[in-house]
Parts: sequence; structure tokens; C-alpha cells
Amino acid sequence: MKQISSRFSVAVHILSLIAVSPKECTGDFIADSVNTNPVIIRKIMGMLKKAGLVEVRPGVGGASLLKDPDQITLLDVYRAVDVIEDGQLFNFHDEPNQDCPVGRNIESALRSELRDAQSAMEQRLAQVTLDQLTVQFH
Amino acid sequence: MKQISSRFSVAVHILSLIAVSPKECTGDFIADSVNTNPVIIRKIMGMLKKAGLVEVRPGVGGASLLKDPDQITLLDVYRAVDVIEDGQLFNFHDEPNQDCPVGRNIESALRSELRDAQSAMEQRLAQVTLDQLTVQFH
DNA sequence: ATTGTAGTAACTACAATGGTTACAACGGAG
DNA sequence: CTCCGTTGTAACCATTGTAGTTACTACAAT
Repeated sequence: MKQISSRFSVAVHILSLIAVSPKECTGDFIADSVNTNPVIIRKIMGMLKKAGLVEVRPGVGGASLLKDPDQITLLDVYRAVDVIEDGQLFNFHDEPNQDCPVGRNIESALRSELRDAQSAMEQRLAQVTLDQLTVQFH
Repeated sequence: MKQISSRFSVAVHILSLIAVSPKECTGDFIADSVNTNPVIIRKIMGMLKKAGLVEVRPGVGGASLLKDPDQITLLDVYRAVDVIEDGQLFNFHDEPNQDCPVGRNIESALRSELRDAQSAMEQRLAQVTLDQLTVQFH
């Protein structure tokens, strides 16, 4: 059983921290809150930066959001840390035997169902914004 | 990026084969259609057997379904090959810092959203039955 | 008894993950 | 201009899940 990488939950954690305490958000400060290594944070911050979600200040340190927290969805974060590429949540055994009626037809039939299932999950993520999470942090 | 194991798609392939050509379904025949090693098939068949989906005849060989194809959903198969355990599609970074307001609260807030997203995907799988797939195999 | 099959154990190769150390590049503050 | 804390990377490493393979035992019908 292999799960979706914790990069995703860490990325949400990072963005939440920046939203809540924008002043003190150096890599080390964030790493302390997430409870991991600062390099992990920097790598994920790099992905968030590349996705246009945050701005990082090299040298002096610190980061800020490039979008309002109510404009950042969990799906945006999920895509930013490319925990899953495009439509590929489900792995499919490759090259089933084309001489067999099942082998020949199962791929397209099953893939389309799996795509729909993945899409249902992602659309659920799209409905949650960062500020819907952060308002819960008292 | 790590995908859900192809055990799942192979399991669906196996069950489809049994539904379509129940006579000739030895491990080697199935392995040829799936295009993999017979041992892989036997392992997955063992999981399907344990889940009460199929019956396997040791010695003589062959297998048959224990439920009607319209009573077997993709979710049943997904659970049978325990590609994901219970509510754990998403991995969560463990032990965020409890001294930080974000670290203290993010886990429960985010986990509940992720559980809902996973559930949306699984409920989509529950809507597809084996015979809805096999009717597409001409 | 022979034969073909299922059931397993043990092993390999590979890839993704999470983490670590080390170091260069950067930008203010003194 | 120099120092210092920070960001940005590269290079590793250990662990884990996956997929496959070989080899062997157990089984059931002929």
C-alpha cells in the first residue's frame, strides 16, 4: 500500500503558516512547526513558488502568499507538489494481451472509470480553500 | 509520484476473465491475458479468495465467481487487494509541533477534508459493477 | 503414479520517499 | 565591505512498496 506523498500535507501546512504568521516564516521556523528538516521545507517551497502560489525572499528570508487564502484550493496545492501527475492516480498493468477479448478491451473501459473516480476526488479537493482551514486555528 | 498499485487493475482483469470465460481460467491462462507472471496472478487470486469474491480449485485448476457480476463493484475489488488501507489514501506528516497554533490544529482539519476527498473517489468506484465493464467486451 | 495446477517462501531489481550533510549564492545590517 | 542568517541545490543514504522470478510443496483428477 503506497500513499500519496506527505509533501501534500506539508505544503498545506506551509501555506497555512504563511497565511497565519507571515512575518516569521523562514524555512527553519516552518520546519520547526512541521517537525521536519529545513531542506524538505525548502524543496516544497520551491514547488509552491514554481506554481505561483508563494514568493520567497532569498538572502533575507521569509515568504508571502501570491494569492488570497480564499483563492487557493487544496487542489491547487495538490497539483503544485505534483504528488500525482495528470490522470494517473491509478496505475494500470501495461500491455494486456491483445489476442484476448478481455485483454483487448479492458484498458479503455477501466481507465475511463478510474479517471472519473480520480476526478471525483480532485473536485472535492477543489471545494476547500486555504482560508476555510485557517479559520479553524484558534 | 507514486500511483495506486496495478494490483487493482490486474484484479479487475482477472475477475473479468473469470466472468467471461469461466472454463479455461487457470493461473497460466490468466497470466497470458494480463501479460505477467503466473505467480503474480496467484497472489492476487489469493486476495480475491480471501475477500470472498472467487473460489479457486487447487489441484485441478480453475476459478469461479462467488457473486453475480452485477453484485461486484470496483470498490469491492479495490478493497480486496488492499491497495489502500481504511482511510489512508493520503499520507500525513506526523507529529507537527503542538506548540504552534497551526501545527496543533492542522491535522484534524486537514484530515477530515482528505477523508472526504478519498470517500468521494471510493463512492464513485462503488457505482461501477463488474458486468458494466464486461458488457463492453465484444 | 503421473501430470498439471495452486500455494508460498525467498530472493532480486527498481523507484519513490523522507531525510541528511555540505556548500554556494544572496541580501541586509553593522 | 564584511559578516551572518537565509535560500537554493547537489549528492548522498536508508527505508519501503512494487513487480517479477525461481523453486519448491500440496493438491486433485486421470
